[in-house]
Amino acid sequence: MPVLATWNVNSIRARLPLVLDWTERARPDVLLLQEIKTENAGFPELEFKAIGYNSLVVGQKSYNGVALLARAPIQPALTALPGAQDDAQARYVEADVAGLRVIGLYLPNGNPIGTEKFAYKLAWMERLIARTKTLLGQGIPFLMAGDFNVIPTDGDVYDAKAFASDALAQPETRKLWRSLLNLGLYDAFSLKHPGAQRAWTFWDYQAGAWPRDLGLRIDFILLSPGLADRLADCGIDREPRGKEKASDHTPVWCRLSEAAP
DNA sequence: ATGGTTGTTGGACAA
Repeated sequence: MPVLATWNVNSIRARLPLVLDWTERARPDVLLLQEIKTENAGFPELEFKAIGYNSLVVGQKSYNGVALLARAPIQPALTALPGAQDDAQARYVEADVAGLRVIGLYLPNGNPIGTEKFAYKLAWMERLIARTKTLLGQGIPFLMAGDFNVIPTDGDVYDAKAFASDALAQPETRKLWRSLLNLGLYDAFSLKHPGAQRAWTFWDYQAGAWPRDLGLRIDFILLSPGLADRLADCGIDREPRGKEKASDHTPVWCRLSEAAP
């Protein structure tokens, strides 16, 4: 019954004690991290090795950066999202772990709208759709998780009006999100908790968003059709968000049943 | 409330 989790940690070096503590208690088989905010050399691989995790790091100085940690050996597949010649932003990792294809991603924020940042976000989503089509076409079962920086519906934000001009909630953003899901992917949390309210995964550091529970649901675990049949449970663990020196995101996890023989 | 907070980095920029 493998457990997989995703967590935007907002700097792995600033967050290391908290992340190690959570990882040791939750014991996920695979942990996908986003916004590690360090080059590969600065990633604390030894600290994770000491608690039983291998790592595949796609780092970048100061910004972005993703990592895939796993208790089993990791066979790297991709360390960049295909479809751009010169994309210097470290936002994508794809690997096989224990016979399962796993993708960790940090989708561009895209603010403010009307800038090249927003255009980059939309183009990145188009590239993700293209990659997903390839995987589906090859019949590879996969799990795709991370910080998608998308507010899919008005129910995924504490105040839709406050985000009407935000890149995360634009009609173009939402349309591409639906195009991705409509390829046949399943949102693991929604499968297990249909109709859930205020299931936030992110609370801004500002304006008392956490104590007031003013959050967003922007971190997701998506499953390919075959894997959706194996989804046993899924949850959002709010506990780390309430700790000292917390990330502004909190982990989302799922448990899969064993593959059919 | 054109603010508020955190991280990287040593002044802005990103979120």
